[in-house]
Amino acid sequence: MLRMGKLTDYGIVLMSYLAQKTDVQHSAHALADAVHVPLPTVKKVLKALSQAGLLNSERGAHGGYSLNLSPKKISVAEIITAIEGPIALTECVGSESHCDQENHCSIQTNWTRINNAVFHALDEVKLSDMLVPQLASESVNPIHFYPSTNTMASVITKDGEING
Amino acid sequence: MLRMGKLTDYGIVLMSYLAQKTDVQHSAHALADAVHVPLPTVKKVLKALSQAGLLNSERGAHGGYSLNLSPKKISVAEIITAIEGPIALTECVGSESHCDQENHCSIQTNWTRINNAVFHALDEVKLSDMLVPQLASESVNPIHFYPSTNTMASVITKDGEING
DNA sequence: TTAAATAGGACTATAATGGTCTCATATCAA
DNA sequence: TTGATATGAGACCATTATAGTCCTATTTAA
Repeated sequence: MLRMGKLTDYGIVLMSYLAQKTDVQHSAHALADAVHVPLPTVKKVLKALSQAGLLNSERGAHGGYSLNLSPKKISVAEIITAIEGPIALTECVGSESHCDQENHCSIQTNWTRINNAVFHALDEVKLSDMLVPQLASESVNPIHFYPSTNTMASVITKDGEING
Repeated sequence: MLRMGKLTDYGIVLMSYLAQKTDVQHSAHALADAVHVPLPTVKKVLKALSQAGLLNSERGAHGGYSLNLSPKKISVAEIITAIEGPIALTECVGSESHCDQENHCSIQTNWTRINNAVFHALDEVKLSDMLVPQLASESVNPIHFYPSTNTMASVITKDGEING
């Protein structure tokens, strides 16, 4: 669980690709070819990324997309937010009238804690970190890669259990 | 994005409720009443939680559910994993044959980093933390509560933007 | 034996997501 | 000016995942 959409996956791949050649302008077509994702889908992702201000877009012939900031200043949290909207783990009532469980609403406040933890974790991972090869010592938790799917998945289970 | 299912929301509410009275056995029916969630749905959640070993279940008359461990030893990550399966942000190919983008597969490795960060963040928040009222100073990020929905939601945006 | 409880699984309707398509707009070059 | 190339915006559909319900078997205490 805690699933992230495929589009976000594409988004991070695209951003990582763009981070390798920051000076050139890349067309959506070229990017779709490079990443092997259908053009319309790539367009959708690029639109979201540029609307969020992460990409610089130029129209017309010889137009295209390029990174707007240094890869060190772009966090994974920003990319996720750009494509999927604000990071929200759960839904909640704002008005008390809709919430019958006043007893448990003390918990409500503590969701903040969880969201903060997750947000900070994602905000500390920068786009530049995604380009650096990972040290073997860094992979603390067991990782499993699913076969026969299209995109990337790393699955973490508690205390070593691996589901595939 | 980074959405968590409603069932997981229920799960944490239920666990929090059970953490308040650890010595008694609670029937699914009583819990459904207490939490104001339909009985069949509660049953589903309780089953997942007990299958994961987080709850102790007793059949027959006067049976029911109770916490299996101390609230201090149960992390939010465990509850999420119990209900939604292993924490996986993306999907990935295991065999290279399915992945045409060898250029970008360096990124693949770095997904570990993100998953680790999120997992550790969720693993550090214990069930016991959910019972303690949160200090105002702890809420660093802006929080917004959605109206007119059934359950709890705290939404975090980057640098202060609030969407509702 | 009966009532109360969990265990397990099948099933359906709704919602979210991914993906496609079409048209409008902007820019450059011939 | 015209055509080619590019993004911008939004409607649209199909597939999937989720939430929620229902039914039956099994266990236990009175």
